[in-house]
Amino acid sequence: MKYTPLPRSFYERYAVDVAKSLLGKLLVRELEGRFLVGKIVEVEAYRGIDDPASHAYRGKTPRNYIMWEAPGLAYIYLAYGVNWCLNIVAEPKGCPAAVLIRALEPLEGIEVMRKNRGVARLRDLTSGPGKLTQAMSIDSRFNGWDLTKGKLLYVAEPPSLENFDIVATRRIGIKRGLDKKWRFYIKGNLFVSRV
DNA sequence: TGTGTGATAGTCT
DNA sequence: GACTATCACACAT
Repeated sequence: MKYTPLPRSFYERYAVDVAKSLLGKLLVRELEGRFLVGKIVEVEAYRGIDDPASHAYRGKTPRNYIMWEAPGLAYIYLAYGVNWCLNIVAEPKGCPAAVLIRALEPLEGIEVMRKNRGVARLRDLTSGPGKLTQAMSIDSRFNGWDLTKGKLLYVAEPPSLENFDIVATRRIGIKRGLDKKWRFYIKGNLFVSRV
């Protein structure tokens, strides 16, 4: 195995802390024998009954039940009928919470991502939640996928740690829960969806 | 370089 | 029947 997946304990914490800790980590997708790798540069935290912007706010449904499952699972839903969005379940099982992966910096398999996206500009490859799932060929087949197994789709520690500043802002595309600054991104990174 | 708007379909009321 | 954790394109600047 080329990359080592983060353990379940990493995700079994307060979702806001998990979100911040995910910045700088690698999202790894094995596709047809090739590695597609991107550095996570933008995330958002969503919780449960104290967060009106969260899918979990109004209780468990057939769509959102994964948020109540074990930390480290993938929760994937369709946004606006066109874009798949990738979340990672956080906090102990039974406590609904998740972290939305909003943007990546492409590191490996860039030509495959370009083909999947059908765009030429490097900066448009993975600079948004719907864009990165398209670039990495992630859809509802991965709903409930265990990201700690280290197969096909997982999150891994980067080979070397670099220093960066974290910016906290309001979350994007929501109308409720605007008081919470639970969107985090790497300051100055070119692939953040918007500053 | 930025703002406005239509497409699109699953989900819940 | 309304709403939505988005994207891409047009158009103006």
